[in-house]
Amino acid sequence: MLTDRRSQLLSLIIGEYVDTAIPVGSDAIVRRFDLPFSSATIRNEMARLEEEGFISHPHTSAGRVPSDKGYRYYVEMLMQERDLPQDAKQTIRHQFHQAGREEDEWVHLAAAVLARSVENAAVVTVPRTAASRLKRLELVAIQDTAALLVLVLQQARVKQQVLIFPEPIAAETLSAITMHLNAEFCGHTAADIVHSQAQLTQMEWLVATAVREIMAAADRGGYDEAYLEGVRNVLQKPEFATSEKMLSILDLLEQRNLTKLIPFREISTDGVTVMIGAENEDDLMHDYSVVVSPYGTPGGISGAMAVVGPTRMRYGQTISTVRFIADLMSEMLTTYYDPDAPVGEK
Amino acid sequence: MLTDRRSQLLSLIIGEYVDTAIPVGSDAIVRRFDLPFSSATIRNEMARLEEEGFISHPHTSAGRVPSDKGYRYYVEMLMQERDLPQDAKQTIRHQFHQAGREEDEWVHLAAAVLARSVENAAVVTVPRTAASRLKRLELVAIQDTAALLVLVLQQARVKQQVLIFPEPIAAETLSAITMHLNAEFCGHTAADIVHSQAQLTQMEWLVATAVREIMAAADRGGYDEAYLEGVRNVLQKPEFATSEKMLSILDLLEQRNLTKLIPFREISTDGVTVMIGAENEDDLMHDYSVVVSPYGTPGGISGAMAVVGPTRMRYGQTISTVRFIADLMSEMLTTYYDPDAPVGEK
DNA sequence: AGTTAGCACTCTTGCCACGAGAGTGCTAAT
DNA sequence: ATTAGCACTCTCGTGGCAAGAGTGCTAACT
Repeated sequence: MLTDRRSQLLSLIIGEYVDTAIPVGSDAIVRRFDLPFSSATIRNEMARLEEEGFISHPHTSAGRVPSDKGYRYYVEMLMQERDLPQDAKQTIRHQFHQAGREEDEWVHLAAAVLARSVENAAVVTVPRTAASRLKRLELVAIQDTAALLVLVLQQARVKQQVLIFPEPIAAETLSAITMHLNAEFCGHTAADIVHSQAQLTQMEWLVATAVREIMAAADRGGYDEAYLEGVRNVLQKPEFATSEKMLSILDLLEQRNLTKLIPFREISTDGVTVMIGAENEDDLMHDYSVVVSPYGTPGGISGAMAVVGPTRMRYGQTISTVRFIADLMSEMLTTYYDPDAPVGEK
Repeated sequence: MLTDRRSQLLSLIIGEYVDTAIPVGSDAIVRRFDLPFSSATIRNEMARLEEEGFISHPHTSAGRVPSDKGYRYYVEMLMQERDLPQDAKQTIRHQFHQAGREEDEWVHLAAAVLARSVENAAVVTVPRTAASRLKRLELVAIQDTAALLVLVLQQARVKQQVLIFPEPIAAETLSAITMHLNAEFCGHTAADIVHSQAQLTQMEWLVATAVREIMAAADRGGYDEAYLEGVRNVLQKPEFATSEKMLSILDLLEQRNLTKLIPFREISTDGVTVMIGAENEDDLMHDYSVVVSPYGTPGGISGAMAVVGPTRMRYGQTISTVRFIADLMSEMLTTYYDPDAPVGEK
């Protein structure tokens, strides 16, 4: 589609612009890379690249800036995605080992590490499971008319809620309820509980209702809940020198529901997807690029992680990093939370 | 200390400046409030106020701006702290009822509501308890060599961790361990467990170690963990028109550990404390004011909440709001989490 | 044909001057 | 004690101007 020389030139322009954020001129690039052509030749080539839409002028007599199409061509054809260097991998792994054992903490950490590694903002959704099953239920008295309901779900999730009873309730009653409901509902999903024909006392019914609601909420959750990190990385970039720009991106990232702007649902079921500038659905995202990947386990835990930044982004490095962290996260989840998955790959 | 008229003038200047963020001139204020004096008189009075350090000039021939001392005098002597209007209270209460029953969720919500109400940033720490006691312990198998350890602590806290055993472990062994450790450790603190003389098998010892660590971590936590909300409110204010200012406050609020900048530990044990500008310990906070209050229960749950914003702040409204939300939060915690407190007050 | 030197032209950016507007401090009169 | 008046100061927005960087085009060179 492009001559060899033009491709290479595009590559250089993108490289230079990504680094410096200033439009790159013909003269500048010749001197910078000691090209065996004069700036005039480069100017001619640039004119052709512009004609075909790979680069553009902010205005006459400024240097060239890659267009969305230019970046897309680069990502598709020019960039060689190389594996992350060993030491980068090691650093990331190391940071992960700081984490405790709570799933949310992992997700949060993944966002932080990703954001730091690619120097942009990162979003990681809390993974959702397929309809979760109840593994154990506990009631712990905290007052005569109140108890703490603790649910252990499949895949090592724990949920809790304080229950207030309409009348004082004895410790023995509480443990009776616990035993009965455990016997009745263990291994069941929220839907099962709704349709259950079990004979329940009024108190038991009250507890069962709470159980059902908590489980339903846990199933629903997922893509709506996400951790965002590295906003500062984005704000720092020269494209946000003015305060309006800053506020607008801040709104985008914090106010609005990020999960609506990023096509977590439509991305290919595995591998990294890149959305560049106007390729994004939402108008507000037209100046930004998103690099997104799903992660999860064969057993049905699934989440997604994304990097968000200006279209001027190191696509190669970003894609590698997202891929690596998504894989790492998947692996960790499989090992710790979903070992009884249908197809394990260690 | 100040003549009546000067006090009132100071009050007007502060009111006007807080509203508009532009230095207030003698002429402007006379016209704005229809004062029965000429601007010349006001100029004389302003000169005196400046001499005594209550207001200052950004430069010759700009209007006056309140100084830290001016704000302090205002807060101490001039401002009448009136109760929040009923409807404001109602709105806040209403927002609180959206919450679920998890403590962290409450804290997060408190920060969000506070930030919105006072149009500034708000920080609320996760409350810490006095040395927490174990109420119940559960082990749920999730794999032959792994189990989920769930701890229920006093005051309805739940902690969890995945445990990996060095060898496969039978379900009966697991429940035996659970029973034994429950019998041994219920009602005990982390310190008790360390000094326990109980005879434990190797597996039990492994679990006990984890229990002790989790509890110790829970006790340690608290002031270090906090929710921050409303950064945008602060960034929007005219004092942050330039992007450097924006970045600097962003760093202050997000990068650094907020709990180090805000004197949560030194504040009076009850009631609202106000730190204005240079009164703050940390140099970086010299342009900001902090309104902070502890909250908690007589039973020993205790946290703190703070509003952070430029010194140009509606102190009256902010103080009332912080007081109200701190009280509300205390009340809710007492009702739901700490009903067996030594001195209950409903 | 591909490449290059040269040149006129364009557009941004920083700088300086300038005037309008807002505010001050002081003096003298009320 | 208050006020009118006035000279003075400082900010801020505007417009002009020169420097710098880059472009597009033409004509010459290999």
